[in-house]
Amino acid sequence: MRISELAGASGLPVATIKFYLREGLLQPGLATSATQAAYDDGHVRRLRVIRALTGPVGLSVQQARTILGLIDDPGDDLYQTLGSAVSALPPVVEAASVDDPDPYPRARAALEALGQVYDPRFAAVAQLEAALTATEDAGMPLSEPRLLEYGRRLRELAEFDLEQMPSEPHAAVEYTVLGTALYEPVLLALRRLAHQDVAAQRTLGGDAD
Amino acid sequence: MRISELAGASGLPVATIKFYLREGLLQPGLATSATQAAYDDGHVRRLRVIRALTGPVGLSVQQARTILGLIDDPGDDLYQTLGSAVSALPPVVEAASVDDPDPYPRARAALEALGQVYDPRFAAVAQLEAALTATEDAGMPLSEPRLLEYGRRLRELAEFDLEQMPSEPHAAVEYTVLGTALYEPVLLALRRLAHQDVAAQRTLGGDAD
DNA sequence: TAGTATTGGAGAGCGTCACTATCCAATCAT
DNA sequence: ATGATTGGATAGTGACGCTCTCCAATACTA
Repeated sequence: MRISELAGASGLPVATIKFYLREGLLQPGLATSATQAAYDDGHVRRLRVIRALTGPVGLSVQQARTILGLIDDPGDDLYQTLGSAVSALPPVVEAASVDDPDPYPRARAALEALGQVYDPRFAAVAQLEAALTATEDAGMPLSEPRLLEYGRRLRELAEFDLEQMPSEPHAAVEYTVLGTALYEPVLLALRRLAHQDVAAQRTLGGDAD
Repeated sequence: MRISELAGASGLPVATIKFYLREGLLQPGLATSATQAAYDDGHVRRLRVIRALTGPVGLSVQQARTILGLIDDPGDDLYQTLGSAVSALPPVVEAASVDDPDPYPRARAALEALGQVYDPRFAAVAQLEAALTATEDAGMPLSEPRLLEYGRRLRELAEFDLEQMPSEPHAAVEYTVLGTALYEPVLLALRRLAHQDVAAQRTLGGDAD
């Protein structure tokens, strides 16, 4: 398959494919001469993943490169690989200073209350802290019971997710990393629809002032 | 309070505040002369909301303007206001053609299975469809049982959220609209942490092979 | 009242980002 | 042999979120 055929198969302009090649998102084709390279179905699939990550998931090219890199070449520790993947996902939050004895108090309190490990090195801990700070800054702090309710239910959902993880290591990494990224938009859409559904019932049911 | 004092109080450069004024995100101060305007605590709070929306929530200036506009001047129907807010939130998905008899088959199937209203005019329906399509494109489709599990739990969470809604209309709109936007990053961070926590237990518990 | 500082407002400039377009020499297809 | 296509490099583009500069009007300060 030549590049123009790959473009046809993927529905993307040749220029865009060249761009992804240059940026290292798409693995190079098998060079058959100085001006020719062969592409296959793997490239088509990869392009679909790239578009899924840069589109609905909303990753930058840089972030997508990191995620794809983890899938291509994961460490031997799933736990750490997941951590790396999370730190590549938005929102990007800069790490707190090393000196700070308690850089993420809100996140720490939440995780302790939930009985989950608190490790300030996790990107998601900083993300949680930033998100909680934002709710406070905007004047709508998340009450602790509510936070616990969220955490408890998401924890159950996470167990459900991990139960379905493939056993083969490479597949497991792909499942975990892509699953983290790809299912998030689904989750948000479902939450929004649920809110609308509940709001509709309330409204129709007589939202007395 | 003059603009330089507002800058001090909010920690933002004067130029940025002028930018938000120009873009219509921040309400103008009370003009006391041709070259002077008075700002108050409301402006400080508003700036905090703006930064929360454009920062952690990740909204563009354009999207933030829409959300803020809904809070300032909501319709009388909470349900519709929520719908407008959702369509301003990322990811932005273009609406399907009007002619298409079944533009969002995956979302429709999911909502019917969940027993929720399916209305193709909802932005979140298109978002759900796009998100589900992305999982398929990337080769990791969401199984129906899993989708139902997600939907069921998020629906419960939504009920929990709406129970705590203030009764005063203006506050209710603010709660619903800002809550949709502000709590999403919290949700995602908690999910990521839960995944990491579960993965840690699995890894330490002996991830054979 | 003279002189300096600050203000609101408008315009242009800047750095980043995700492409997109152009060019080129080597090679392929006929 | 000759026109099209390729990989590769470089430059251009349009959107975005600020940021800078300028200005005349006004405010404070002595």
